[in-house]
Amino acid sequence: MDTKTYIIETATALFQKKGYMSVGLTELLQTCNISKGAFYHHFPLGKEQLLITCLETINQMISQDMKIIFDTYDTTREAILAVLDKLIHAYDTNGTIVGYTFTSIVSEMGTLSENVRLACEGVYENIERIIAHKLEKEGIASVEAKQQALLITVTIEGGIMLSLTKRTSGPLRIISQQLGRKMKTE
Amino acid sequence: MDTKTYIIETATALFQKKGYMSVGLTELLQTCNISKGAFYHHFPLGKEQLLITCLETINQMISQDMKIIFDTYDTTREAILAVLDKLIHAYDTNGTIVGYTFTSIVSEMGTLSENVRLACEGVYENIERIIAHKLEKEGIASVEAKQQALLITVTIEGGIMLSLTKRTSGPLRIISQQLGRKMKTE
DNA sequence: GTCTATAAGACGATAGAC
DNA sequence: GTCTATCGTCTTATAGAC
Repeated sequence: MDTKTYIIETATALFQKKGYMSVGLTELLQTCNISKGAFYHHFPLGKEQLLITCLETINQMISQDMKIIFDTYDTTREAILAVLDKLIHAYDTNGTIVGYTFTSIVSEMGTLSENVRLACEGVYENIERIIAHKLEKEGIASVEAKQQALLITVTIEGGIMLSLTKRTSGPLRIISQQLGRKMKTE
Repeated sequence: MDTKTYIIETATALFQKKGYMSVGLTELLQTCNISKGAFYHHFPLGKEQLLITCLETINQMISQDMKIIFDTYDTTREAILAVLDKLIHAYDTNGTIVGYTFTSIVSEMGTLSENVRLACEGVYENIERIIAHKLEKEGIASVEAKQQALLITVTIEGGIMLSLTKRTSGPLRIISQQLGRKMKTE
């Protein structure tokens, strides 16, 4: 595999696990087994350029994954429950959630640059768009679909956060149960 | 005001604004206008001890504030909407939300100690408890009340996160609207 | 394209004077 | 209880050889 891609993949995993600030450049490069010279050749603007690249990678991964799930299931309700099941399974097998959460990477957004914030915003908006699109197909008006999609997005993201804090998939399971019921009665 | 209290209050504000990792000890002490010697006299275990103390302070502040709101309004629905209104107003006037969010402080929980994680867990559980208690008073069964309280908690916390990321109170407003409607029809 | 060596500074924490 | 001075360590980033 080409070095740059390898750096991105390793960094994405490390950032998701420990957070951006907690991953030192030296630590990352030791994990990759490459030198600083090699790193700065590929990322002349340094660590923050790498972070933005990683966020774009995460965005693509989540979008692709969700699109497949949302194409597989007929209703938005089933698709959302499938996403939650995937998150629960991921937590129960790995003890953490990698691939769907990026919030933990960039918490200190007040400190980080505008470009990083925009990259984060992009991830959220892609998720909202996929959900809203599916809701519209079910006949919900555009504006209402967007609002419901936002509500579902924050619920899932908040659920991930709570599960990570409590170190149990319990919160995500409860959300799945509650959301499944609420979306049924509509 | 006594020095220790002053340090805690200054640090709580700084941590909420920039995140734990992003606030250097030197920066904090310059803001307080005190020396390292004075700091380590009050917090011999260092920065992490200060963080845990701050989280306990936040916990008390949120609990007290929510209790007052939940005592003022008759229904859980009204109380939740009042909390959201407060958050929206806080964002629109200050450009940030201080006092109700601590997630942004401790995102890199994989790295931080178990004691910090427990302090965070405590904040969440207090919030959930206050909401669940009110729901039970309205006649909802205990288990169901706890689950609904968790759902509301993650929705609010996720909403704060999304509003901070998008730099607009829009997401919180939409959540208020959606949640207000959903809680009405039940 | 990758390496080593090093810069320049921030970090948390400590020692000892007052 | 507060101060100053300092210790190691870690950080991102750079320079120049190969």
